[in-house]
Amino acid sequence: MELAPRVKEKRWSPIVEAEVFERWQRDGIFYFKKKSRKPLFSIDTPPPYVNTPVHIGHAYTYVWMDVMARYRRMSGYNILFPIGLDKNGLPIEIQTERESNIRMGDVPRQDFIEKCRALLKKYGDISLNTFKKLGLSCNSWDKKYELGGRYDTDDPEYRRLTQETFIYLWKKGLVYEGVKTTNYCPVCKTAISDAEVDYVEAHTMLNYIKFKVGEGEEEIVIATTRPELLPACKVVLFNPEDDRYKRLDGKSAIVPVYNHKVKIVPHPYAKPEFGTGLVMMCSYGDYGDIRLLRELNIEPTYVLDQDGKMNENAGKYKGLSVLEAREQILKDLERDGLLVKKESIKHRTPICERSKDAIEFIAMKEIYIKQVDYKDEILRMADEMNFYAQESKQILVDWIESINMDWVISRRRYYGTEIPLWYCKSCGYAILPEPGRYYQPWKESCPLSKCPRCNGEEFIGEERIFDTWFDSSTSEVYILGYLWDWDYFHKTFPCSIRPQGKEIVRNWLYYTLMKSYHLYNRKPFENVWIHMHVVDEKGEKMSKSKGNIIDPQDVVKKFGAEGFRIWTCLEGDITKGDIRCSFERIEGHAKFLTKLWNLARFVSIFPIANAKPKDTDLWILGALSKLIEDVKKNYDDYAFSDSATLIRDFAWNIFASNYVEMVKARAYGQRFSREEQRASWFTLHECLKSILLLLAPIIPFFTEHLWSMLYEGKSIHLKKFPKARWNMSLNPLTQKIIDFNSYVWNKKKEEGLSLKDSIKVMIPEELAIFSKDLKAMHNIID
RNA sequence: GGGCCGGUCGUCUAGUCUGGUUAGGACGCUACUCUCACACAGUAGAGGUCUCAGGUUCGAAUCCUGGCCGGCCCA
Repeated sequence: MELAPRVKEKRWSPIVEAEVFERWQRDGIFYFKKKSRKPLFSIDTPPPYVNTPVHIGHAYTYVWMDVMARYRRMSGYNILFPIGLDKNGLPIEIQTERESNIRMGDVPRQDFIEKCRALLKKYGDISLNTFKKLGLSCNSWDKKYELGGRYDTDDPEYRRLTQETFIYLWKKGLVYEGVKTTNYCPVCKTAISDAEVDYVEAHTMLNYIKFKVGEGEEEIVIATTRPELLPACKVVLFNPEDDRYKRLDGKSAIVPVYNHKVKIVPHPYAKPEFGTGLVMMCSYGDYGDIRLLRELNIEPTYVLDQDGKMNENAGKYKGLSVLEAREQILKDLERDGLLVKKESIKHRTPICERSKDAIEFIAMKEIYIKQVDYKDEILRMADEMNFYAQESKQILVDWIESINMDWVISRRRYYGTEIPLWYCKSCGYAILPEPGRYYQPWKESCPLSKCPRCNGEEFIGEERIFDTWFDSSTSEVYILGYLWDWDYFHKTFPCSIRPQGKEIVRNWLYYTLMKSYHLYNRKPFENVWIHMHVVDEKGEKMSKSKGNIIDPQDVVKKFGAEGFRIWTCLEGDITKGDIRCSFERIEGHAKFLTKLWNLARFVSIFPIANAKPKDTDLWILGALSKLIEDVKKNYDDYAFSDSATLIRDFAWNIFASNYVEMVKARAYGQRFSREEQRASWFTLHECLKSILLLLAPIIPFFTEHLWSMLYEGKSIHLKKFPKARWNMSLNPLTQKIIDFNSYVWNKKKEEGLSLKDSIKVMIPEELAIFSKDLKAMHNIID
């Protein structure tokens, strides 16, 4: 019989990946089967925002999610693993403004939305393409309104769900309108988001102003850059360590011009070396004021209107701009002898990213969802979920415990889910539509023809949209079929697992939890898997400005998806810490693929046989069984790097280096019986098959390719995960075998013998059962 | 500025919770070896005193306190 390897090539070629991917798509093997009787394992994948190329961190963590999906699929679960794309919100608006050189407010809303949509399509396709290249086993890559279908958060159906959740929260009395401090650009005449704020070091005048102390005749001097905010002055601070002012504790100050009394209190925020060491806190001069007044629980007095002009609270300065008012009030203070001195200082000033003007803070009415009152219940719900890694739970707990205000869900932007509300023009009554479809109040007429309160017949549509987290925080019910299959949703909620990054625990995870509490009164997930970040080779965050971004597309081009995937799984546990990315290490780990490939190539020399294993065979089969047990346990715990490392060590250091060398002569039939030979053939294939099955979740292309070439046409990903079915009583001998072989190789090297040369060594008593194979392997003579 | 997480050979990592053999493994490096699956291989070797400073203890990488560095979130 001629023995020649059925695997011809000498190494794995990533070109095969595209071919295998095509086959999976053609055969639809990952399609979601709703009617399956297997238990469901549902994965609420984090829809990535698509305005930039897929981040290497996304690539990394999606591979882990794919390993979860593939492992559970092989373990007998029906897998719901949809992919979603996040498309709502500010980033795409800003990018549209930049790429089209327009301003959101300057073009008709519909036109602006169309422009955003076109851009999203372009970038969305690029992102999807990257995910496909990685070999993810998502149920479907096409947008479909069915279980497992791809979804976009800006889709009318998705938005319908977002609005529905709002409608029910409203009906439960959890929604209210309140005042919020907002960044405002007086030049652009618009509210701007935090993301549109820049900072510069600017020169400004620090003005020393006399205040009277409320008790007695004393005068104090307070330095401020914002004298026009005197009417909004709410409190005066001094540092508790500052001996100059300890006597003022408990007293009050009388604000010049306006003559209202404010308390003087000690607080470390006041820096003794700044100005006179006394500082006035106004609503609102800067972010420090906002924080302090909130911390001290002081009701603000707003002095700016929505058009950026001083309002009636500013008294005689009403109607002036901030700068005009400042000039005027300084003149008045100087005239009255209250301005002690002026000095020029530099300080960090928030400016409008676009106009470069200093921003102001104004009060705007925004829509809130109540949350402060429900912290304990939400914490209790968090206790019902399993966290991987367990320590990550603390991030959520810390966040919930620190919440001290309700959630502002309205945004004055265009590209997002519309808040479904109309208002009666005559009485202002808010009209909430019934759930059932997607509403766009800014361009649709009110579903009611008469105001239920005043019978008014004219209505104004709400123009604001939701915070994008309000959309995202309902993904788990969307994927479980809430919109189209209530029974299925009901049966399968909560979702099996939420995998996501640590940086969005406070919004995505927390808000999902909160909404789930209010809407369904149940935990949304059985398990939560929190991952850390992929950082550059120095341990620093990747960012455009640092220029240290690694595009996963480039990695895949260089090493193939499998090179990237095996690195991803071997490198480390991303739930425990940040992972450093380096091409050098990916290249190093990808060598395991070559080793494996050649191992398979060797085994493929021999026919698949059925025979009773001999002692050496029983030893490796026992070791294999132990491996299977350990790997399964680690996969179950989401400890994929432990699994990957165990498999690699077994395949490389135990199976290839020891067992394969021990049975080579036997497998080739040199001085062994036919029966002995066939036993080695059986065992070689048994081990290889198991190794491929164990690795299938990690390197799906590679294992699929070899599986179909050597074993069967049916996809390896539809096979059962292997079972530990061999006796493990010989396992204690593993290390002794390794030590003995190593001893013989060393001895030959020391004595200058070639590995083929014969040698005289004693085989240890405990390894006597393997004598025949060991003698053949090392050419041991008596 | 506040809260939280982390810091082990050049690089990655096990060990840290439950203190106690020469701190284990991998990549890379060096030397030798084409041994019929694999030179993207094999064998051997060098390399760390565990971020730093104190403390607890008979004994600490492991426990405590503080500093430094990196990260995340908040402000």
